[in-house]
Amino acid sequence: MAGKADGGSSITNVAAMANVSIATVSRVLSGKRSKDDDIARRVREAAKQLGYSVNYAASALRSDVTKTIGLVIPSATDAFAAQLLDTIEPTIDVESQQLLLGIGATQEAQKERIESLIDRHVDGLIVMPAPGADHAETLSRHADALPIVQIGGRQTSPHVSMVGIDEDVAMETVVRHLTEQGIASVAYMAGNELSFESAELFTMFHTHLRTYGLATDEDWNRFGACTVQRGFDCAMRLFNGPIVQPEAVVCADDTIAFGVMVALDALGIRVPEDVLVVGYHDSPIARTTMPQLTSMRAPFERIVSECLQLLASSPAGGAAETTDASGGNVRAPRVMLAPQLIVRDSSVFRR
Amino acid sequence: MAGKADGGSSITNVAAMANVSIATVSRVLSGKRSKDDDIARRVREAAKQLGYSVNYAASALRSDVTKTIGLVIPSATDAFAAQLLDTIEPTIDVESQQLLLGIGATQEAQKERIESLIDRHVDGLIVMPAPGADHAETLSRHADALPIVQIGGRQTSPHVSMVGIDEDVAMETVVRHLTEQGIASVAYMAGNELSFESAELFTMFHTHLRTYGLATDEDWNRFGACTVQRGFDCAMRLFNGPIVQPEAVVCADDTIAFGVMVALDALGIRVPEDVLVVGYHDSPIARTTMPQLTSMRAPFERIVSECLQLLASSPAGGAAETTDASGGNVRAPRVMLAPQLIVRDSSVFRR
DNA sequence: CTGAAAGCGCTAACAT
DNA sequence: ATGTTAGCGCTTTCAG
Repeated sequence: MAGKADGGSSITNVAAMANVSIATVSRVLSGKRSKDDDIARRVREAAKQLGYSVNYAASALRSDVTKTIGLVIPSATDAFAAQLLDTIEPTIDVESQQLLLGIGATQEAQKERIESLIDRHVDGLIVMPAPGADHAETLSRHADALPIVQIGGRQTSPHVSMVGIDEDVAMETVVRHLTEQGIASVAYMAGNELSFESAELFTMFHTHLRTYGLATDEDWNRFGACTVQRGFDCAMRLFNGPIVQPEAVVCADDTIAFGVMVALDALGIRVPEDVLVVGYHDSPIARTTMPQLTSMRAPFERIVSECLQLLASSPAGGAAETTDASGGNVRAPRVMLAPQLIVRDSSVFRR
Repeated sequence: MAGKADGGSSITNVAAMANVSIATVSRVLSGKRSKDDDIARRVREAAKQLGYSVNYAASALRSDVTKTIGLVIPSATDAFAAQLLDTIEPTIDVESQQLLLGIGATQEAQKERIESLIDRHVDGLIVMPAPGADHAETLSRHADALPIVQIGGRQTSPHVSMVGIDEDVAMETVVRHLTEQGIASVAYMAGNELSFESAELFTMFHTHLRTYGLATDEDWNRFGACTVQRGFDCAMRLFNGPIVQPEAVVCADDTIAFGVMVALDALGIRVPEDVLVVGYHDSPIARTTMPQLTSMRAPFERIVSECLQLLASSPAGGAAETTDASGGNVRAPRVMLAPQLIVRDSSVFRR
């Protein structure tokens, strides 16, 4: 009874062994105590010896702090979500916080996860919306009860803080890089034409193309699937026949870029000597192509640290502040982070 | 105060509104009550109207059931782990159970997650060991406190149940499939030679090769990295020059198979007309190659259902039973599941 | 700074 | 079958 799952002891045992009250033990172990005197040492020693660890249920019941943060993602096989998971999990100290995971591929499924996590009284909630999902209503309804951060996605309530990728800067970075390599014409293989993100990226790309004075052609710019096959087919169309060919190809996903490189290889066109290729999303594949693929990577470390900081700084229900602090309508913070271009061989002319 | 995070009410409010005692509310809402009479309806109605949901902390404190299960994986970017996550999360009913996730790429990191999860009193723990990690000691030390299931990995304590992939059957399936296609010689591109799994697969492959009477060659069987580049290089070596060439290539990973197909394409060798190719792990890439790649897939649905069943059937501390039930040393169950071969175009001769 | 004591909301005995 | 009641282990007043 006394010794089962945990070290087998409650705060009472520790208190007895250290000859102090349970209140003191609680204070010492939770750091709510100034001095580091003999008493503190005695308590820690006893706790260690008994293999004591707090009962989070009891702690949560009393203090309303569950030491858990909820994370909702669309799918673990999504490369972005997976990298997010791998970055966020080691960042939160496992001793003081744990990750409660919810996966939902649709708006409905995600909503269910979100509400369920909130029912669990998570201390904070991070939501990466599924493509096309709009959680503005759901999230803002809870924003005064706990800090919430949304990662990416379009729709947001003004009461929910958000961390996003600045795709505009991303595209400018790509175009500038190509300009610096001295090329003058570029093709762009966009993603799915039904996706808002694809359309947005497409527009931004062309804006920056004009800014930097690079040439392109309507035939060189098509929407399509993010598959190897599609990249292969498009590259075949562009490079097998036409007299005028682009000097560089930018792809909305590494998979497409891969198909492009396979096609170029089959046509005897060398990368990067004859054509430069740039991918997107920096998937693991980028490091295994020949030559290795230059690609755009989201700054996961910064995304995660911004998220955690926003959760921490939200005064236990961020939105509550938005109305009473200044009296006006203070929007929750929105942080846009620039991705970084991982420059590899596929986009650098060899000297 | 009454209404913050949750619907704003405790069991007391519900009881008052339904004109019953809190005990009855608890019983009705937790299903521990036979009839579905007027009282039950009144309680549910009140709960719904108040937006009531149980306080899991209080519930856990009292009953020692946290309604959480812990899952420890090496990395979310690992394809197997990611698919496991995507399969397991929707399987556990979010209303009654939540997933506490731990990620650790090393034995040490995983051990820390495991102990921390156990400190949290998860109701069950699923561990997918990092490559080479041995948690036998850690897990068996806790096996009498809560049900634990290990997925894959080599080392296990006899007190910890485990679900694994039967690679032997997998290899036999591959070889049989090729035999049925009428081919007589096969090359094998193994994974990392330092990995025990790679060596095991390699051995099994050759065993079945002999059983089915297929030919191979020492030069056709090499260990190496699981990258496109490696597959490309190996295929170039095998198919560009030598008079005698294999009729089929089996790869220990889809990535390798991809490289092989690129090389064959560059050499003007057609798949599947001239050479059959089979991959492993059925990564998303397999569906995007040209032609689509035949590959081996782990039966995630069965893995997950077996895991959950093992957790549920373990009598709240599985190993406790292993000593006192029969008096003898009853080993915890070990379930080996056969992967399935996803047959696509790359391994089927066109008629 | 420390100790005593009051609950947090719920479940499981125990009565009825 | 329902109600009454005693805590689960902890944090946090409130005194000293």
